[in-house]
Amino acid sequence: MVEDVDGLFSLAPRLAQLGAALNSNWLHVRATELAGITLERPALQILGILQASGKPLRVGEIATEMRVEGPHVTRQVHNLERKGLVHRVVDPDDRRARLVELTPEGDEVNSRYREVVMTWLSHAFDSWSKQDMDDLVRLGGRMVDDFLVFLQQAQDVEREQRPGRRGRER
Amino acid sequence: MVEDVDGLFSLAPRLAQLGAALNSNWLHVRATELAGITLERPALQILGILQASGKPLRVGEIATEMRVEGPHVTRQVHNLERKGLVHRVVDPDDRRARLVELTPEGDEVNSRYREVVMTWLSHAFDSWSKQDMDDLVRLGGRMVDDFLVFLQQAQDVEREQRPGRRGRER
DNA sequence: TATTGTTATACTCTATAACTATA
DNA sequence: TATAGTTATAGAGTATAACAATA
Repeated sequence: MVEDVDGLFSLAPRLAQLGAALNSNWLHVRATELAGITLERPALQILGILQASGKPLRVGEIATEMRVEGPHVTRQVHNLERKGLVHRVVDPDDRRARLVELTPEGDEVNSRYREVVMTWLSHAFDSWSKQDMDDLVRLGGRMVDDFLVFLQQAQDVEREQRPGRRGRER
Repeated sequence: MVEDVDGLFSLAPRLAQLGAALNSNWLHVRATELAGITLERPALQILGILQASGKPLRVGEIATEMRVEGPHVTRQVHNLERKGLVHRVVDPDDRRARLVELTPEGDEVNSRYREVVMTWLSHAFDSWSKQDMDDLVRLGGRMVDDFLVFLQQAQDVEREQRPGRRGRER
C-alpha cells in the first residue's frame, strides 16, 4: 500500500470532481456550439477514439475503450454513419466483425471539437511553468495508467469468479 | 498560454479517460455491492458532498457543486429522504430554501462506500514513493483548481452574455 | 418582481435480453 | 458451441418548462 494515504484521500474526491466537470453537460453544449457541431457526447467520444487510434476499430474494441456495453456503441455508430462521419466495413479477417472507420468529414469534425477544448485547456493552464507542466504530465500520466491497470485486473478477477457471463466485456 | 502545449495535449485525453472510468457503471456497481449499498450514483454523490461539507446544504448549493440543474437534485434528495439517509429542514434564514442534512445512517452509508473506494485507490497506487505521491497531490490539486476556476469564469461570462436565463445556475 | 425549490415531462446515456451471422 | 454485432426494450441520469411559495 502507498504510504501517503492522506494525500491520496485528499486528491481522490477532487479528481472525481474534475471527472464530473469534464463530462458535464455545460462543457459539451458550449464546445459543440463553438465548434458548430450537433452531436451527442458519446458520438464525439467515438470520433476521438478513432482519431487517436489512427486506424479503423471494431465495435467491440470501441466499447472496451469506452467501458460501455456493445449495443450502446452500435447505436451511436449508426447515428454517426447516417451523418456521414464514419462508415462501417466488414472485417476481412473475421466476417462476423465490422470495422468502423473515420470519413474525412468525421476527422474534420473531431479536429474542430478538439481545437476548442485544447484552446480552453491552454488558457486554463496559462500560468503554469514548463517544469510544473512536465511534472504533471509525467505523474498524471502514470496515475492514469496505474489506475486503469488496477481496474482492468479487478474486472478480470471478477469475470473469472462469475461464470455465466461468457466472456462478454463488462 | 502555457508553454508546454504538447504535454497538455497528451494528458488531456487520458484525464478524460480517467474521468470516464471514475464515473463508469462497473465501478459503481462493484463498489456499492462491496459496501452493501443499493443507491444510485448521483445519490451517493450527494451524500459525499454533504459529508465533505460537514454541514447541511441547500438544494441549490448541491446542484451547483454537482454541476447539474435543480430538479435533478430534488428528485435524488427525495429518494434519499425516503430511505432515511438525509432529511430536509426549512432554512430559518430564508423560508423559501430547504437545508438538506445527513442523518447518522446516511453518514454511515457514505463512510462505508468511501472506505471501499479508498482501499482500491491505495492498492492501485501501491508502488508510488512518498515523494512522487506528494508531487502528484500538489500538482494534481492545482490542476483541478485551475480548471474549475476557468470553467466557473467561462460560465459566468456566458451568463452575462445571455440574458433570459435570469440567474438560474447553468 | 426575483429567487428557491418542486412537479411534470422529455431527452440522453447506458444496460440486459434475445437474436443473427459467422466461426 | 462460442463469439461479433444488432435489435428491442427498459432503466438511470439529466434538462427544460411551468408552477408554488417566499422574499
